[in-house]
Amino acid sequence: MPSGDAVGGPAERRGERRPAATRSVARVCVDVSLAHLDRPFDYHVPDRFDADAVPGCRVRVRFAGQLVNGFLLERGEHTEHVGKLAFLDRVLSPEPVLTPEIATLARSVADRYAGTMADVLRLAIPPRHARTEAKPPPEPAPVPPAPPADGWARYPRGRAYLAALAAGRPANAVWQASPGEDWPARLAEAAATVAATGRGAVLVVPDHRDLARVHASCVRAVGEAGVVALSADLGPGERYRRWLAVRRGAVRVVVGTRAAGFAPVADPGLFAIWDDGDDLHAEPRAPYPHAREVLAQRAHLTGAALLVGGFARTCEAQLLVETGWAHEVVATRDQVRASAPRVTAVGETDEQLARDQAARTARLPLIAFEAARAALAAEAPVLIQVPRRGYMPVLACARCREPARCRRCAGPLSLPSGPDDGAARPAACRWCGAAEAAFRCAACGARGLRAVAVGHRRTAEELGRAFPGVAVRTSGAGEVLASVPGGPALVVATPGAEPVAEGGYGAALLLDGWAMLGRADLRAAEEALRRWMTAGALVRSGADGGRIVVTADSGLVAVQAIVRWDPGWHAGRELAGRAELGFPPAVRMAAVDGSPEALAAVLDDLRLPPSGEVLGPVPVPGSTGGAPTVRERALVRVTRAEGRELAAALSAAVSVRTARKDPDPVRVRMDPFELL
DNA sequence: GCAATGAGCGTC
DNA sequence: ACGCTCATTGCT
Repeated sequence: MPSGDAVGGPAERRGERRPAATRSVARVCVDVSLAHLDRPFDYHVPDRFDADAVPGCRVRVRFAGQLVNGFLLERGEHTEHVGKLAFLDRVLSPEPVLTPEIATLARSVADRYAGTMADVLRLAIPPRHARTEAKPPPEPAPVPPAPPADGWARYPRGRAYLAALAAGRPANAVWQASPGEDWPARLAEAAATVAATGRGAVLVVPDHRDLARVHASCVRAVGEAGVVALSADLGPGERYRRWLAVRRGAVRVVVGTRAAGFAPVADPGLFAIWDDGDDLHAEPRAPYPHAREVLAQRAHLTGAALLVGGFARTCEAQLLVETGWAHEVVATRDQVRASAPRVTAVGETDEQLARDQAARTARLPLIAFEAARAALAAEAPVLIQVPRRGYMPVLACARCREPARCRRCAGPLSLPSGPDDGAARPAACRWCGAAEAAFRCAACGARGLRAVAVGHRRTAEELGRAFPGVAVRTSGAGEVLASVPGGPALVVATPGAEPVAEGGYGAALLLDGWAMLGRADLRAAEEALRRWMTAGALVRSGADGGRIVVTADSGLVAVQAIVRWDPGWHAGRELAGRAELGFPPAVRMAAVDGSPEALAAVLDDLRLPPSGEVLGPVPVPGSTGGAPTVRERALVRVTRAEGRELAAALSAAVSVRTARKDPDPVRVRMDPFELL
């Protein structure tokens, strides 16, 4: 055997790979989530991959000695890199999965959230499924006819908004759906209006139940072939099949959960989000983008329209209105009053607590009991919204296990949740809010209390005994009902799991008021109102006998807001309050957490924008419980105008650590969803 | 004075 | 986790 290069030594093997004749330089986004490596790297395109190495395709490259995945961003003739380029190791497939629009969006979202483009792309692009990719794409769906805008005509600006969509204008709207609204149909009409012009639409909803409803409405509006439903739990093949159908331009209307906000529809004309206050819209993986922000960013970058809809209104949506970025689409006050149920609040000072024996059995305030009885008498179902199991621990006698009752109204005693600071908190009644400092069991006289988990099923049993002969149905964790028929029944549901009732509920009893409003959370009032309105919107109008009873003090702003059915008013007050306190969305804020040493180092390296202000660090609540390492958190805030600057400064500070290979991680979240 | 060895670092 | 640089070591 000849020696040296002749047997295929390194020199010769390298010689086998020649750069492509033209545009031989590939810019690659490598799948590495280290902050200091968050930029494109150049590689030579071997001539044998010349045809396959298209912009947007998946590649494999040698990066610092190991093979990593990446996306080919673009090809060019030259490189800025001084030093020699490595070759692409492999083109995984010529499918251009990363479109230029999504590449730009991912970069922008990463910059907005002080994260890496690689992390955003992991959220945006589903894993490849080779067999699915090999199949030919479906026939492109025909352009559907424009739908009628009648459903939107009941909102003063509704018709104008659809006209703007039809004309391809980048119209932004914050839509307050009226009580009883068939909102999936309205979203489908908006999407179909855009699809009729040959452009695409993306509708993002919180969960699967909403997804199924909106999908069904879209099928009616644009046909089975014109719409796909995207969600993370589809299974790899099916998920990739539907996603590819969108990317390949076969489908113009996409409806899905939060990751669908990145769906690569061709020529997008509308991005819509429903119920943007639902925490499911907040992505739990780095860099923790919120679907509303992704869509707003995307609408801005592409010149498409944005639609933020819900029965309630978030501070963030209110900000879009107040800054003039979006118009309100809201029914007139008269129309809202006509469609809203009659709302009664049962508060601490209320005199009518549980004098009736049946109401005591049901552990309900008397007004709530009577509202339910009246609705059942009118052959209508009754919705009972109860707190999630474990949300607020219910208490029982430590000796005989009899449920602990409030001495005033016989409601269940529970422990208000709050910061885990170890401070003893007195038990309080879940319905009337009265504190119980000296409990004594009514059954056995013992003084001790123990926590027990009471779920919605247990509540359902107790209600069933108070309304003999009435069917009781439950909807909550584990088994969520989409809808219930129109007859008399008690429907016990946890927030977000309320079934739609045929013909509307006759009454809704919203029993988590104290649990919700007692929380130390900044968003507690907004979230309580959102849950109440979303459930309350399923109730018949007051003119048709529809009633809502909410167990919370009528003096609270959130309670006044549901009584008046005016979420815009509430959001305006909340936003003003946030501005006063200096909290998002009035300012831009980052939560930075890590070990005390790591956090101190990052804060030390941080070059704050002019308005920058650091709050803390403070120990992270709950981090000391058993965990050997103490974590601290600092909040950093700047004016909204300097938000991007803050994100860039945080990325730079984190880059110093990742470049040093510091194993002690620091986490950055911009405008974290849960604060304090 | 200079090759051989190894630790550290950037990552194309 | 490779391959580069640069410092240290050991021998002439």
